[in-house]
Amino acid sequence: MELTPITKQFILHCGEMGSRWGVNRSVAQIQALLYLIGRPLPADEIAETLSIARSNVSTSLKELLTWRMVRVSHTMGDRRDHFEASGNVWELFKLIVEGRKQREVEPMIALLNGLLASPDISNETPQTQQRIENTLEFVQTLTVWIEEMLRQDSETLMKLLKMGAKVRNFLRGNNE
Amino acid sequence: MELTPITKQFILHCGEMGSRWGVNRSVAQIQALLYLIGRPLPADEIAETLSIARSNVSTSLKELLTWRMVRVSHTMGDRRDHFEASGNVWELFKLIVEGRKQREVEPMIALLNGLLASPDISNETPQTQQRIENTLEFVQTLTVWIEEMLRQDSETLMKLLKMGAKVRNFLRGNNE
DNA sequence: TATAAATTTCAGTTTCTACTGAAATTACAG
DNA sequence: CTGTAATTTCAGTAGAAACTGAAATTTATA
Repeated sequence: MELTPITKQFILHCGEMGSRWGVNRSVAQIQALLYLIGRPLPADEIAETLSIARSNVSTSLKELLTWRMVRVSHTMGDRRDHFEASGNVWELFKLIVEGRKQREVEPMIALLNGLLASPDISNETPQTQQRIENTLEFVQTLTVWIEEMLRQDSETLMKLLKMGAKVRNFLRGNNE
Repeated sequence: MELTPITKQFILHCGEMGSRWGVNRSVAQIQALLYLIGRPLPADEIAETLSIARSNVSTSLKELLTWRMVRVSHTMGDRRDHFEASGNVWELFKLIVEGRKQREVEPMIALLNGLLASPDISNETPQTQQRIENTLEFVQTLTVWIEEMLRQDSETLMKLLKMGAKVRNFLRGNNE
């Protein structure tokens, strides 16, 4: 499949964006391609379209599958696996956030709890102790917020974000 | 300065975390060190403490300075620059978000606007056009939300996040 | 069960970014 | 102004991650 200049730009930019956020370029490009195209593609075709090795596509798809960003589908008369992505940006965003929470935020909480539970913690200056505690509180607060966000469906989420200002006024009225 | 096991773990983990999010390891480690230690340090001492080259510290500090994550200070009788970080996690978080918004989210908006303004856009399938539009709407909504968040002071922000559930109930009562 | 298609694994290679150390520059005290 | 301390620049190097292609494995059809 030949990409148009527009789809090419979109996909390349997503790949670039991916690397800046610690996501493999190929992985990001494949995700962008499947999102834009909006129909299931076999791995061969992905490799050819993006000019990357078939094996690279295989590895990248595996990663996207574990993050549930992509799912497998089949068509009659074709033995090959086909892959498709959700067309809902909010859903995709939620999946990304969910994944990073699990892989990065939770280990951070575990570490900080470990540090604070260690007998050595009393040898640290009160300030250092305080800062580790503050960090933990921060990360935990963030986690709770993320978990709540993830529980919302896409429409509610969008509405929530769009209504930020109203929310803040409400809170002010009730807390200060 | 010799680091304790606890501070060492904290700093190494932050460095690791940094790389996973596309932030240079040294940069993240320096930031973590200055945050934990809570007092201004000269570049020499940072280099020695973290066992990295003095020149690397110079480059990394410059980056942290442009992101306003670190500031310079001086002491009497010492010609060297000293560097310190805010001890407020929320403030630091806001600075990080602000920086990434500028360097990554805004260029994304520019790109998507460009694609949609291009004459070639009409050659794309309606579905592809729709998805690019949806992506733009998503990124813009997110930006507005981020901007509002950044406007809050740390206490308000913390309160807001902690009150997520209440907020959602309020919104439901007013919109559905 | 044989064979052909599809997929995955993995050792070797390439590419990219981070890092170092020496040299150049800048800032400052006497 | 001169010499020294502090900092920055930058070319070269090292290290890490991504990617390839061939071989191995798995899967499915006849």
